[in-house]
Amino acid sequence: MNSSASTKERILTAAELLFAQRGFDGASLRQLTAAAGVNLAAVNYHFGSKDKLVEEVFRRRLDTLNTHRLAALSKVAGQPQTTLEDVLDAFIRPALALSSDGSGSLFMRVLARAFAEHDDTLRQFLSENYGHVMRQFTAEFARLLPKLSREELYWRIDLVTGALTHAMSGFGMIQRKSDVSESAHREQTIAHLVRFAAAGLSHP
Amino acid sequence: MNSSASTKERILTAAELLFAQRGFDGASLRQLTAAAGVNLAAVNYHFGSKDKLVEEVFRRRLDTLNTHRLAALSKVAGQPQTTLEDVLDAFIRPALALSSDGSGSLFMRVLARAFAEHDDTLRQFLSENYGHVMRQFTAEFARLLPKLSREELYWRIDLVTGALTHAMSGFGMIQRKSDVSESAHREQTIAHLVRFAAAGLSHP
DNA sequence: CGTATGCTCAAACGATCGTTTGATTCCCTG
DNA sequence: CAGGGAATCAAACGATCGTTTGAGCATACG
Repeated sequence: MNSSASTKERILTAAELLFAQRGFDGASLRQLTAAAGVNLAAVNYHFGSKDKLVEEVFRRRLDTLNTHRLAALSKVAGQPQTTLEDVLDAFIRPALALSSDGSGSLFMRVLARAFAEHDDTLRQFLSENYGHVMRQFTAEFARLLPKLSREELYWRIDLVTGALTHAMSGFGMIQRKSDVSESAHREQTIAHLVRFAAAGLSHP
Repeated sequence: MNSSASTKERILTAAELLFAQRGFDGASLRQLTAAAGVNLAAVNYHFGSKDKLVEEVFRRRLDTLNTHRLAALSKVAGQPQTTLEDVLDAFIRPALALSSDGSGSLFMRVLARAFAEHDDTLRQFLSENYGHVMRQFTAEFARLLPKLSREELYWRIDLVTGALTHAMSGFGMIQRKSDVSESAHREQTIAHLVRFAAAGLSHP
């Protein structure tokens, strides 16, 4: 059972699932605490409020996602032989690894929901915890695509972001066939996304 | 004032705005009817329920959007000199025209929200009213991209859909500069999206 | 004129929401 | 073993939700 995990972590795990399924408003604390097997008051006791819980759900996943993305980027950034595909791989692979992780597989969908909702508080929180990562990647894209104007580059990055968010949240993700291993399927998916994004970013 | 319009239309217009701003659950009937300047009970009287109102908001815009898209597609579909860009233009231009329309400018954002929410009822409704349009466009893409496998084509169309939904819902839409007319700006935007989508669809 | 019909209105309904409370249980420490 | 802070619990709080009700109003028709 989950009863071995701490109350806080049981709440976070159940929250991630329910937020992905029903949205932040749609998932009530009563459904959530029932699914986690904890008392209703436990959320306010451990997190203070429902909004703080939402932030914690994001923080737990974004911290590791950002760390892995920046680590991968640092290996290729600024180097003369680095290609556009290398940078895109550094951006996409950690997200897909998270998506394939059993307990974190729903987080990308939560993230897609957060993008669709224009809640200012949440957007500011995401900007604070996410902004510097996007800025570093943007700087590297700018280095590799020197012919693009600043405006053109922003346009294309925005479109690529939309495509990747959409895909990684699992809307139309092509189902893995039974004769393909999961790691092979992931490599295929990464290759798909990287090539698509590279084409969209670098077309003449 | 809006008082000249009928109660039903005032409700639909106010609903479109509030659904775009706060989501379907987030916008209450009390906020909605107050913004429309009608009585609270008017929604249930004219539409039956809040869910039926949501469907009507979609139906009103999707009917014209689908009509325009199919009309534009029929002018180029199957013809030997048709290019990928022509088909993409037929898909994108009507949506952007809707986006630029004063009263319909928020609908694409409502649509993006609907995509992010995995509500089965709403998805079934969208599939029934939207499915045949996507099928016709997919068939034309398949004709113009004969080298792509079925799976590969679905992958790329899904990614393009994500990018366009993201862009047309106005997340990162580059703001029009004051020295550019709105129609010129729209043409620029269409050109951007068409070229990006064409690159993503047809890359080797 | 009387009345039927379509619409609007204020008010209330039961349900559910996030949050708070105060008592109770648990567990560690002195 | 006794004491005390942390954690959990059932219960209730006020607020807000979608929906329903029944009276009141308007306009059109005989």
